Amino acid sequence: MQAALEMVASESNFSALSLRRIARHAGVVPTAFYRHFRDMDDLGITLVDETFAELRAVLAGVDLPSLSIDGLIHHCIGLFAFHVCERRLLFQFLVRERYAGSAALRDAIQTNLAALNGQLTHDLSQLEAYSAVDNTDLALVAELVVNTVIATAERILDVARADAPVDTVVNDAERQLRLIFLGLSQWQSRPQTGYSTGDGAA
Amino acid sequence: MQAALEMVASESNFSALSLRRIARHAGVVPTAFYRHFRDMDDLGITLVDETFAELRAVLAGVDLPSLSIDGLIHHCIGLFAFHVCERRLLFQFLVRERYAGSAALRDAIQTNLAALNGQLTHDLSQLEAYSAVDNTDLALVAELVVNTVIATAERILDVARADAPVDTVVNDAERQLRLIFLGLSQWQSRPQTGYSTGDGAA
DNA sequence: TGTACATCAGTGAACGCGCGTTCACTGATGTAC
DNA sequence: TGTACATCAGTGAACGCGCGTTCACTGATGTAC
Repeated sequence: MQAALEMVASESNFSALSLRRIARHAGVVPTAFYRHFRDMDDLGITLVDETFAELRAVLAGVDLPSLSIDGLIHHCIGLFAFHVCERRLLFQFLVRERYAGSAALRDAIQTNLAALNGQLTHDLSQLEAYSAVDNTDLALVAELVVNTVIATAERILDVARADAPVDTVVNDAERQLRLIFLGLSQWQSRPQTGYSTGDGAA
Repeated sequence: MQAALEMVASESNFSALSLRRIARHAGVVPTAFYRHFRDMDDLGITLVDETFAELRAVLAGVDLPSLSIDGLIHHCIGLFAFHVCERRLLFQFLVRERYAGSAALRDAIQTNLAALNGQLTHDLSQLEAYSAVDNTDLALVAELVVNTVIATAERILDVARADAPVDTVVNDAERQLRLIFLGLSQWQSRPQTGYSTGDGAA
């Protein structure tokens, strides 16, 4: 597994790897591969599931009600960025295979992302600040947030590869998320014509 | 080129294709490939450049000042969705190769996306509604918008593959963009919550 | 108008290579009695 | 405590196959004079 991750990160893409090269990188003979995985797809899916299991564990540690929205954004994006840096290879793999992997791999990733999305939608619905927004709209916001976070992961990986500091990227992401939640706080009025700044929050 | 697009769309990924299979699909002998492209990278980059050239042409047709923001959102996302459906294979290729392609291919795509981002930032700065927002923040919003549009393209391709109607996806995207611009319209006040971060302040 | 030459897309044989997978095997470690 | 057997990760030879690339070629179309 480590060999596969290293090779995907330093080259282009899982399906461009060969079973033989992975085995060679891992220091074993090609046939030893079969002692651990049925085939390459099996290896890939194992990696995906491991990545999401870890990520869920990290995010589950956040105590939602204890902070303001801006505090939550700051805390979570920092936590996420730290985790991405720590498990760089796993996330690099995820980003690369999300759309380019085999059908089975893509499926595994999409399913995990949808679960994350559902969790976030649920969490948002528990915050009284947004009780006026219905669930389908909250789901759209959750999607927006997850997309932004994924894009942030991609940028973090880019700058980490260049050994540049991650702060700017995290900062930008925080501002983007704050803007989204600023929009959400106005959304309850469901403006039809525009975005007249209207009154404040509930 | 058509053969490569069809194969990427129906299978997984450009680097998993072989020169020989593309030639076979195109109905010529493998060596005929070299009459048109130096190698596979050359073919891939040609496809990327063509995709963005077309997209730019479509978006250049929009008359920015003639509509309200919501009108612009509605018009542009509709236009974009139509174009993605029309040139499905090209966009499928783009999405797949954005992170998984060879270094040269990824570079070509990122460069084109950055240009699109810059164009959008510039367009936003011309709108007097946002004259109070400085350019670095507008660039963040442009990034947010481009990310959302890319995610929308991905969803459109997903439903198009299942022969489902595209309306819901377009609608969702429109709502997400409206929410972003709603946030932007409030942003000029620069709420300083204590987590602000600015480049110098941190 | 006819001739001579250049350009161009495609041909088909051949090459050496790395691939996934099979097979029977080895030898270390764990376990039942 | 010793013996017999099961499990397990790894071995190495072998297979047939599709790969990218080379080469000298063909024959149609365009062009200069």
